Parts: sequence; C-alpha cells; structure tokens
Amino acid sequence: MSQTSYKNEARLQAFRELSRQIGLKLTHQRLEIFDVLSSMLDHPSAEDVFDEVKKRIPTIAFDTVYRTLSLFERHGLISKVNYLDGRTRYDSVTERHCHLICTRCRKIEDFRWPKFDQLQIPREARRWGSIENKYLELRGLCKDCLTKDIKP
Amino acid sequence: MSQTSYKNEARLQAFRELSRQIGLKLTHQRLEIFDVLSSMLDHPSAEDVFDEVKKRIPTIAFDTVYRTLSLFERHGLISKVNYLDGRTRYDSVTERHCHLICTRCRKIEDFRWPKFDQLQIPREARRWGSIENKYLELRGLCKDCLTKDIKP
DNA sequence: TGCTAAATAAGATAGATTCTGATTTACAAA
DNA sequence: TTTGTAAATCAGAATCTATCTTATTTAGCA
Repeated sequence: MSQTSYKNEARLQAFRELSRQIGLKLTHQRLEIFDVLSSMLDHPSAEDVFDEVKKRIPTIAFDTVYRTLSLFERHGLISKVNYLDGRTRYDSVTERHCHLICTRCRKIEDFRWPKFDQLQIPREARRWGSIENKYLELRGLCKDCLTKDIKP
Repeated sequence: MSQTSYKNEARLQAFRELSRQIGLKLTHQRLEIFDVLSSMLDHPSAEDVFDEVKKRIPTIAFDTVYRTLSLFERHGLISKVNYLDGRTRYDSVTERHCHLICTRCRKIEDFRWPKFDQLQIPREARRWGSIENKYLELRGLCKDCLTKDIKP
C-alpha cells in the first residue's frame, strides 16, 4: 500500500528480523519510524522524528512516535542520548560508541573509542552490583562554535 | 540573623571564597542551598533540595532553588547527574568522578576511576573541537535490587 | 477468513522547567 | 554609615516534554 522507497533496505531487513525475534509486531508505522530515524544522522528528538514521519503518514500521532522510539530503545533496536537540554535524542546506531556533544549548538556526533571499551571495570564497581551499560559523553565546543567564538 | 548551624563549615568557607572569585553575590538563600546540598549525599533533585531548604527558609520559592542550582552548576560549584528519569539530580561533589546508577531503584552513587581519568582522548575527538568535560555513567542493577530479583 | 492480543489515534493530563514582573537585597562607592 | 544600583528573590503563571486513557484499528495466528 505504502509507496515509500526505503532509504536503507539492508538495515530495514535486519530490523524486521530482530523485531520478529523479540516478538514486536511489524506495523507500517514502526517500519516508517525506524526507516526515518536511520536516515537522520543528527540525533533527532522524538518531535524531529515525528515531523519527518508525518510527511509519509500524515495521520500519525505524536504519542505513537514517542512510544515507539521508547519501545525500540528498551529493546536495544536503537539508542538514546541523555544530554540534558530537556529532550531525549535518538540514534539508530546501536554498536558501542559514545557521543561528542557541543554544549553551545547542541550538535551530537558519534564517536568510537576502543581503548575505553577495553578498559576493565574496577572491582569496587563490580562489588556495587551488576553493570550492564557504560554511558559516556565528551562535552565541549565543536570546531564551528570555537571559530565563531573568536570572531563573533 | 539566621541561627542555622552549618553542617560543613569548611566546605562552606571554600564556597564563599569561590563565589567571590566568580562574582556571585552571597545571599542567605544561596548559602543555605549550598549547605543543604552538601549535607545530602543521595544526589537529590531540585525538588528534594527545595523541601529541605524550606525547613530553614519557609518563604523560599521553588524557582529560586531551581535557578540557583542551575547557576551553581554552570559555574562548576556543584555538578549534576543526567540519568533520564525525567528530573535532573545534583551533587555537591565536583572532583572528577563518575556515577553508578541503578536503573531499577534509581539510586546514584559516586565512583572514582583513575584509570579512566588518565586515558588520553583520541586525536579524532580532539580534532572535533575542544573537549571540556568527560561525563561517564555506569548503569546496572545495584546489589539490593539484584537480591530482590532472585526472591521477589 | 475470523479471532484476539497488541498497537494506534486523539486528546487530556501530569510533571518538570522556565518566564514575567514586582519587590527586595548585597555590595560598592560616597 | 548611608545611598544607589545591579542583581537576586518571590509568586504565580506559562511552556514544554513526556505520559496516560479510551475507543478504534490491525498484525499475525489458528
């Protein structure tokens, strides 16, 4: 029925497969939401995703997008960025990585840091309980904002 | 005028000194807010701090506490924890440390990890811009929640 | 093809954060 | 010490993100 040409058929196929394994129903909305997020590389908020999906499914409700992103994240199909500008931002990349965050323009970039990934968690932390996730943000000013800073 | 006996005179003295350097006015409210936060070791939210401060200054406005914590954080006098349960949580400890966060009971504990602090930031990240802050959370289940999990 | 549990739409609600405008206060300078 | 002024505070309203409710629709199975 939908005439959408998916931007990323391979990732979408993997998504279908994973959803089936997890037991999530494959609705038209979910496929579009995932496809839209995959094509947005700037870590959009739920509202940003909603605005894009709306172009494909005009009747979609914000709540559906919001709830669906949250669902995907809970099941590890996507990841989210915590940086507190009040709104959660999402990322279709789930491989281990951290984020470079510009505290001025709020741009978020993915970043891989194998040395950090390999670092063993100290015994003291392991005694605390069971650690399931390491979440790292590197914050500062991106190059653009730095140069703007010099000549404002 | 105030009969409050500050819990931590030494830290408060350092706070006064730093405030002066930064150019922040030393109001009765600010001193109480800082002192209250220093005495709370469980990473309280703005509202938690407000509830405590209210016992000392019954007329204080929530907005004042909220804005003041935000101000302190911006100037590095205190730090904040990002974990998304919707509300920001604060910490009077500003020395480099990271957080152990229980995703079930939402308890937050400070944790020092020198090996991580010493890790050099890769060139790729330094090219991105100027990194001013490394923010790390270790998330999982604390011992209490783990044992509850076994016998519910 | 029909059944049923799950998903969606739409709008209301909750809850955290921020803003506005009037009043008060810290602190510097006279 | 007194006074002037910019900054801080109070009180409550407004905003904005996130969540809930209920009726309707749909995916996936028998």
